[in-house]
Amino acid sequence: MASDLGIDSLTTLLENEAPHLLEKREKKERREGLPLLKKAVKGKVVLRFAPNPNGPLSFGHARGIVINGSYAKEWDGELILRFDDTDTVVKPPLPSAYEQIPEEAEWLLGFKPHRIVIASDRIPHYYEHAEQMLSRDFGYVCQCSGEEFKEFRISKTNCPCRSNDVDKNLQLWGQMLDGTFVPGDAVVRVKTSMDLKNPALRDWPALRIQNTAEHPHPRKEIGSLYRVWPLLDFQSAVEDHLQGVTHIIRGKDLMDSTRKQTLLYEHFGWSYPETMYWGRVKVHEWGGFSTSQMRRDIEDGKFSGWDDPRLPTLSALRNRGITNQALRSFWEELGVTQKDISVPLSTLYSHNTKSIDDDAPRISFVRNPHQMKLIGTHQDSISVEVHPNHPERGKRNFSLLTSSVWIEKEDSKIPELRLKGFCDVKNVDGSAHIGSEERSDRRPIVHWLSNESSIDGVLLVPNAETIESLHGKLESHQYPIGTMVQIERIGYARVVDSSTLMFTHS
RNA sequence: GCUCGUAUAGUGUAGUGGCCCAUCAUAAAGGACUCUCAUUCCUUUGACCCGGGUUCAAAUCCCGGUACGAGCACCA
Repeated sequence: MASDLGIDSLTTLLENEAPHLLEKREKKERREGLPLLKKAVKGKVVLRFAPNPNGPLSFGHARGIVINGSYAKEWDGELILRFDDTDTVVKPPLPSAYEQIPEEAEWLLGFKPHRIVIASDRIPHYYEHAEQMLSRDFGYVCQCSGEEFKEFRISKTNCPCRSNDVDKNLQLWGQMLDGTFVPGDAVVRVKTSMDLKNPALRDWPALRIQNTAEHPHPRKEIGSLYRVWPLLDFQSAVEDHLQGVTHIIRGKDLMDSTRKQTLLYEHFGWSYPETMYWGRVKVHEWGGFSTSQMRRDIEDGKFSGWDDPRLPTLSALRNRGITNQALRSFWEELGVTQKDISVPLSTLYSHNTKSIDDDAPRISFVRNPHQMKLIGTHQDSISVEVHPNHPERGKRNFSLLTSSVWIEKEDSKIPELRLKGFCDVKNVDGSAHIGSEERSDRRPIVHWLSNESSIDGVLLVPNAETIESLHGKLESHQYPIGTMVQIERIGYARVVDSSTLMFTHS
């Protein structure tokens, strides 16, 4: 048609017949930041981050905090920090985590979580819903063993307990509560259907009995108070509803959990929150660290504590000098895709460099120090800038009264070099013959320290297995503990004390 | 085995039928600036898992394959 009529007449035709077709489509905006939260209403969004307090937070937990926290902030909503501490036997909670986790979450977020919920404080609510479930006949007390039920699940057959009537179930429930039953004797199941396609969903267990006499809950106020405890899927489902959670964003390992919980919500007549999932993240340089494994290794003395700089815990990263800003932008950049990914640490480091470089005062540290006598005339002291991009921050002064300097052994092999900010020197038989004060050629520039302005110092470098202590000459300074500094020509570090630095990254 | 999910440069990520010979970041290489191997800036390198189908048009939709991951705990 176009070739017959020509493009102009075709355009005219369209203008008359269907002008909307000629409208230039808006150039699509490239999305920035996190994906749009579906069905979100400003001011009405409620999200939660629900760790098991069986240890302090790890690098991976940071994702849950950052992503949920960012959405809460974006939508003027609320972030709930919930302790899912309903297991006293397999992964028992760590008492100190109840204090540490909120503190770390606040550090990471820059604000306090709006609500803190502790599952072990909420057992009566879960009991109430369990009773409702039994009374309304969409749950039952099952006395089969785990093995027996596994057979039923595989063969898609109802277990005999499924046909208990309501009275029988309530009676058995009473026996679970009063101690007639011991762990393994009975469990409360949700009636879904035994021929559901996905075997994971078939009459899933909601509450079980724990031996809290032998394994009391670590929180003193709870201790051995309860014998019957909800499992994650039940506890989490009920609590999300009670708290009015609107959006759940979590790992895709919990996808089947969503499906289980949706079936429960249908029974109760509730509607399930919107959900999003992220995939597994591995950091190239770290293997698999599990909280329980780290806990054992710390107890065995393999690591000095949860903040041992070799560990991927939040406190360790913080201790090493990774900023909350770096962690936030790192996780926000990864977003919420369901892909399983492996990320190199350099990505995190690059975010960290961005967040600290502009603030970090420059400092010198001479590894393998090699002393050189200065030959020739020179000033009594030299001053160099604290930060080259910020002259207003002042100068660092190096006294030269004893005419001797420290440079790195490696650098001492170079015949002609320039002492940074000072002068050109020629290395003759281990002495530094002073040449031009102005930079006269392209000879290598090295950092140095004078005898009077340096002290014996240590640079701690965490490796996978060990923490290496590099001894050397450290520029005398008065920066408070925790200050992030840039060691000239080496990298970034955190001030541990006046003579010790913790290497962060290069 | 059953079930669910995901596949875009080295690594991450954007992209929901025409704006895409594909975005941004990071990495690597080169360069500018700089009295740090820093910061900042510039340039270059480099990708739609495979095979079919639907369509005028497919990274995008459908089917099949392959790979990887997860769940099927009286753990969270």
